[in-house]
Amino acid sequence: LYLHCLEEYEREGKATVSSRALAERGGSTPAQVRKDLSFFGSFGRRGIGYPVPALAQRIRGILGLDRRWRLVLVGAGRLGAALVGYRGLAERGFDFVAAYDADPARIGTRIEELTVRDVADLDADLAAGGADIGVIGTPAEAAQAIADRLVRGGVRTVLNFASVKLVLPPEVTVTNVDMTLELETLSYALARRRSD
Amino acid sequence: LYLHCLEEYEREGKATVSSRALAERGGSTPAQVRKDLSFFGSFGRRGIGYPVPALAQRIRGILGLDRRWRLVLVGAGRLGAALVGYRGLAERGFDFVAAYDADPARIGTRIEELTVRDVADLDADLAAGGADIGVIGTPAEAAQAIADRLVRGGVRTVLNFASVKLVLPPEVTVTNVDMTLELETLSYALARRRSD
DNA sequence: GAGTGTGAAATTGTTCACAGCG
DNA sequence: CGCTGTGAACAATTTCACACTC
Repeated sequence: LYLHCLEEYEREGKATVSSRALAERGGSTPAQVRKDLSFFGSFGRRGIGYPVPALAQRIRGILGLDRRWRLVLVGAGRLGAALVGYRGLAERGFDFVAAYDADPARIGTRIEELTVRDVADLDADLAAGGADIGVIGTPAEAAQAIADRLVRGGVRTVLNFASVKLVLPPEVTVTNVDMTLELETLSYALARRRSD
Repeated sequence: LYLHCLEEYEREGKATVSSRALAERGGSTPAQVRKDLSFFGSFGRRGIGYPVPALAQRIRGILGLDRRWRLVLVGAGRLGAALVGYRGLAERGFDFVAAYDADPARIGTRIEELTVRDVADLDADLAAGGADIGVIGTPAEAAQAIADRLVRGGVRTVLNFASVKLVLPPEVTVTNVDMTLELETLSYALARRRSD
C-alpha cells in the first residue's frame, strides 16, 4: 500500500514525503507509517521526510518487484481470461506463461497471446519449465486437486480464486481472493444498518 | 468463514460439530471459534458441540443472507462480465440488476440476461430504482467519480476492484479487491524465500 | 467424559511522546 | 523548527484454564 501511494507521489514529481502525508493517502496514522517503514530500515531524514523515488525503489526491492515472475493459470474461464488480459499485471512484472483448462470447448482457444492447453499437460509442462505462481480459477470442486498438482510441480506460491480453503504444505504461500466472502461482508454491513 | 465450513458439514449430513472440528477446517483454534461465536450468543451445548443446520441458519440471518440484495455493475469489462456470470452469487442472494459502461462498443451488448447500459444513465436509473451494492470494475482513473455518483444515488455499500483507495463518507462501506496487491504480497513471499 | 462459555493472563499491535538530527 | 526513529504506555486480541452442563 505504501508503494502504491509513493508511486502516486512519484507521478506528481514530489521529491520527499512526510509520514503524515503518507498516512493521509494510505488511510493510516503517521506513527504507524514510521513504525512500519522502520521495520525494514531507516529510510527517512529528520526534518525532511522520506525520499520518494529512493524509498519506492527500495520497497520494490523488498517486495521482489525488481524482477519478473512466471505465472500459470489453471481454469481459463471468464475470470481467468480477465486476469491474463489485465495489462497492469505485466507492468508490475507478472507474466502469464501458460493457461490450462479441462473443458474441450476451451482447449485451443486463445486468450491474448496464450493458447489454452489441456490441463492434462500441466504436470509435464511444470516439469519442463517451472512457474513461480499458480493461479487457480477453477470451480471449487477442482481446486484442491489442481493445487496439489501445482505444488508437486514445484510451485510454492498460489493465488486462489476458488471458494475453498486449500490444504497445502506450510512452505507453500496461498492467497485467497473470494468474492463471495467479500459480498457476504458487505451484506453484513447492510443488515446492520437496517436493524440499527 | 464459519458459515462456509458449516455448510460443508451440512452437506456431509453432520448434526453437530465441535469448536475443535470447526477450527481445523477453518484454520483457527478451538478457543478462537468459541470466542467468536459467543459474541453473537450461546449457540452450542456443553458436551455436544454446535448444532450444524441451526447455527448455519443463525449466521445467515446475522450476515443478512436471508434476503436478496440488488447489485449494479459499473465497468462491464471482462472482470465485470465474469462476476455477472458467476452463478454462485445469485445462489447467495446477490442479483445484478444493471450493468453500465462508458465504451460505446460495449453499450448494448448482453452479459447473461443484462443489456449493458450507457453509464450516463446511471444517475437517473439509481433515482428511479435503488441498488444496495455498487460494484466498480472500471479503470482506476474513473473509479472515484463513479463511486461518488453511486453514493449520490443512494448506494451505501461498494465493492471496488479498481486499484485506488476510494475517499467516501464514513457511512459508506467499501471493500477493495485488488489483484495487484495480492500478487505483490506473493512476490514478497517469493523474494523472502530466495534470500533466506 | 466431552465440550461450551468466559473471566483472567499472555501476547500482540497501536499510539504516544520525545530525544536527536538535518 | 520540522520530522524521523523508537522506547515506553496503552489498547486490542488471542490463548489459557476451568467452572459448568449435557
